[in-house]
Amino acid sequence: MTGARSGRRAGDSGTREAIVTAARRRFAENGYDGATIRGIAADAGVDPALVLHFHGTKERLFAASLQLTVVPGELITSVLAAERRRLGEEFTGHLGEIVVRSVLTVWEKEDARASFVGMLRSAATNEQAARMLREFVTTTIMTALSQAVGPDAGEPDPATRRYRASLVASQVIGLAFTRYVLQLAPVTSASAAELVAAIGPTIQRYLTGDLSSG
Amino acid sequence: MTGARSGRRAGDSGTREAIVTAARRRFAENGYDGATIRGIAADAGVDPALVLHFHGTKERLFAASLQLTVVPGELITSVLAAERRRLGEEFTGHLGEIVVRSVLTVWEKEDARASFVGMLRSAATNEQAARMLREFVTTTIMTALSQAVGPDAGEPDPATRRYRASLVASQVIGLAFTRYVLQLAPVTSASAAELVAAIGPTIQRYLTGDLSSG
DNA sequence: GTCTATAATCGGATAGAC
DNA sequence: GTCTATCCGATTATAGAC
Repeated sequence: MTGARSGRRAGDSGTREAIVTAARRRFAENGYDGATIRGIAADAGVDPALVLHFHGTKERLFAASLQLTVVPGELITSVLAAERRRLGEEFTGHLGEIVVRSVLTVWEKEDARASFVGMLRSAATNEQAARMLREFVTTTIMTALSQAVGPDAGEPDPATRRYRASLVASQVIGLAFTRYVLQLAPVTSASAAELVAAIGPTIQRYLTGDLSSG
Repeated sequence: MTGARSGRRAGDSGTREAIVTAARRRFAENGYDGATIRGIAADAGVDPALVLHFHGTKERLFAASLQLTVVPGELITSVLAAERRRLGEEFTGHLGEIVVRSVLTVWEKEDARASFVGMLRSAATNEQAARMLREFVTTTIMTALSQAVGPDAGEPDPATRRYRASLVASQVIGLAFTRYVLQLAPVTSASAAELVAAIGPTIQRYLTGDLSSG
């Protein structure tokens, strides 16, 4: 009879989060098409109908499981900003290594890696997921690139600028695919430091080097 | 009553080949899991049951559609041998560009590209396909690399040799993924010559350069 | 909030007629 | 060689009881 609310609180008790976590893992392991509501529900220990009760549709659940992916975008930019302050003049020269170290650091966080691997696997067979990954890659890399090289230094022409960014994407995506999806022996077992030393200069050249000759 | 064979000839009239071609295209577009017997049959203009009548199972059909992929392996090795004769002393120095030009040339052939893209898309979500791609990549790149750098010159240590090969794989696979699967704008529209100039030096460094620093 | 039941499809594979 | 008919399993999604 009082004005106080009765019944269950709106703030749920973990199952919603458990569902999203299970979804992220399943999408990462099997891609969008391969992951199933039933499997996600089983992982989360809930009824399959409950998953859709919360998120409405598989697509929206996928989007929800990737919300975390927005963070790495900002994370990379903030890491770059910090490195820029730290290195000052030398910053531009070590940009390639910084980029590689940044992505490898982000990918050591299981949630972030799962999100990205999920996008990779999904984009391979699902056009909508491919669109999402394209957008994510371009915005992330392009903004990072702008903040990194700066509007002043580096490449002024926006066309070659996009070209440089896409070359970076080809190597970064290739690294993620061989390391986490294909699991090709030496790349998978290599340490972050080794990969930074090996691939950093490649990124450096794509960002600031001469692309018309060896 | 003669000893002559009667009935239809064993050499079939094109439908078998049509099925394999349709299969290759479907696997390339949708990956192993996404491609369907029914869809392949529709593309080939035959009954779905006929597809399995010929090939028994979906797995074997996939393998059959990839049989062509063996050729590019040999093709690359022969291209490398030819270039080696042509360039002589300078060969080793231009190895990176030669590798990139080779794969891009192979991928211009629709069948070969479809086979590789099919393996890529399939490997993203199917462990068995991933195993196949791993094997294909290692044998192809490793043998090509051996014949290229030669048993004498280059890297003597087999461990770092495998490491170098896997780095090459990460960039080559990344190129294929961004150009044909993800279809990221500038990489997709770039000419072979541009990509050779941009990516060749990367491969060169992975093959023969110093990997422990910039 | 949670679950049962079920609708509506779509998948690979098989048996067997012609 | 070709096709019809069908089995059996799995999928997303919805309706509705509790």
